[in-house]
Amino acid sequence: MSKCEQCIIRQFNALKSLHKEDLVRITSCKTSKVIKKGAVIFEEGENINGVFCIREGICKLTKLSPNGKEQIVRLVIKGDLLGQRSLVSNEVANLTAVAANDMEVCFIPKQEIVHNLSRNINFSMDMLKSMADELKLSENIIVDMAQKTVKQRLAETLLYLRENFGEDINGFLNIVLTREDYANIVGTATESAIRLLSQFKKEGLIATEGKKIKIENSEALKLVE
Amino acid sequence: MSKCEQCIIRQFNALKSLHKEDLVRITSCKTSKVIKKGAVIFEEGENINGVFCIREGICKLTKLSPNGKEQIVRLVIKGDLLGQRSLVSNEVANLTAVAANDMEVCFIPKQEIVHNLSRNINFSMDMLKSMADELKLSENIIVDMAQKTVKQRLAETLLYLRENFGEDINGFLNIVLTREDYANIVGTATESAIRLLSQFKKEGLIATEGKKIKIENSEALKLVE
DNA sequence: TTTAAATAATGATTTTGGTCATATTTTAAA
DNA sequence: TTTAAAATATGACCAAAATCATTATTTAAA
Repeated sequence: MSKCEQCIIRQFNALKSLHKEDLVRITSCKTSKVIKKGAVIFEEGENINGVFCIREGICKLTKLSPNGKEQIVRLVIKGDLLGQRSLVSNEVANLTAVAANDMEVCFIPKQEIVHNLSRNINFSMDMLKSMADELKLSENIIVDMAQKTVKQRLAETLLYLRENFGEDINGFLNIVLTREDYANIVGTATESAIRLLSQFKKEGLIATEGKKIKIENSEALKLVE
Repeated sequence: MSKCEQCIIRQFNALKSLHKEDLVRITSCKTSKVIKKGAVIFEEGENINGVFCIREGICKLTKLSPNGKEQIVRLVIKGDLLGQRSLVSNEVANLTAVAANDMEVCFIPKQEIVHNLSRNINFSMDMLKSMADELKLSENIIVDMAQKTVKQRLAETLLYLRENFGEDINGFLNIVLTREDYANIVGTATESAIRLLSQFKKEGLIATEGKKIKIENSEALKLVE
């Protein structure tokens, strides 16, 4: 079992502000988990009772609508804390967390986080800041959803993914999603996402190889109308 | 000039956790403002340098999209703090705040809030909680935007407004918005909002009198498809 | 009180995107 | 390897909502 005091991942989230002794205590009560692609980490309505620190992999935060369609609200990535909001509000999960690829996470029980929130100002300020960032992101997504076309949102999603996950040696996006995932991020039908990706390909904006996607002309993607 | 120590509005937001001496200090440096309906409190990109405590009235938080359409992201009401997110992130405003009706607000300079955030755990926890609530609300709006029809969103907006602002003696919503405002909340064209409200009226779901709207059949509104 | 401007209402038309159907390809399991 | 299932692709059609146009009504300003 790895030690939090020595874990570099905490540099990327609020845990960086914890003191040595707190980290030692967390090490002794945390649990590490390996999660397979597609596995559910927690579901909407579930009591989480802690937060997950993402050591490796990507997780989709989704919500199922009454009509059976799934919306991907946000992607949580390596270094992020998962479940902060529910913990702070002391509520059950509002979203479902599903592994987008194989993941490695540590689960830190609620009382440890609460303990530090109530004693360590730097820690709670960090938490506050990351929540503020998420809020800004969400507000901007609302505006995009309301005012941009599906095509524009898909183009922006591709650019966002490259920005946040980078590309491999051949220029393909490091993150590999199904067409259905793209549709669920953009908020459209799977067929529409497929059709638009085909169109982007035909127009030379992207190249594809199976599920892998490469951005060929980011300037044109930015200008999509 | 009213005194924060004696102001009951602070019970509705994080300021309730401040100590007497902090409130006294805020009283001496805050400024009170009366804001006319339609006036801009701050604009996207502006440095706010503090938070506004809403003593009276309602404020629209909007964002202008490149195509010139305005989206109302959230309504901020009596008792709320306005500008928290920008202050915490130490960023310029991400949204524009416009008075939806005549307002009375107090402006509290940034350094006062920061001072308390860094010393008063209860205050920062309250701030954290309200930010978490806003985040949850925003996430749910994203899902609604992606998966519900304009008609459903409009119906939900009407129910939400009654829930949050109540109705007058005759059953009309206490909050009075233009059809354009409705469109900008729902994320649709003004004509579409007008058309759907007319339809709701024809079907007996609502009654209208000028801009005022009365919900006649909330069960049917909940079931709109 | 008159006039201008803003807001609301409604029709006609077009566009976007959803749905349904079917075929092909890819992936994973037996 | 064979086979079944999942994912991708594309066509045809339909519905929701946007746009454009015009008129009526309300509100605010001169």
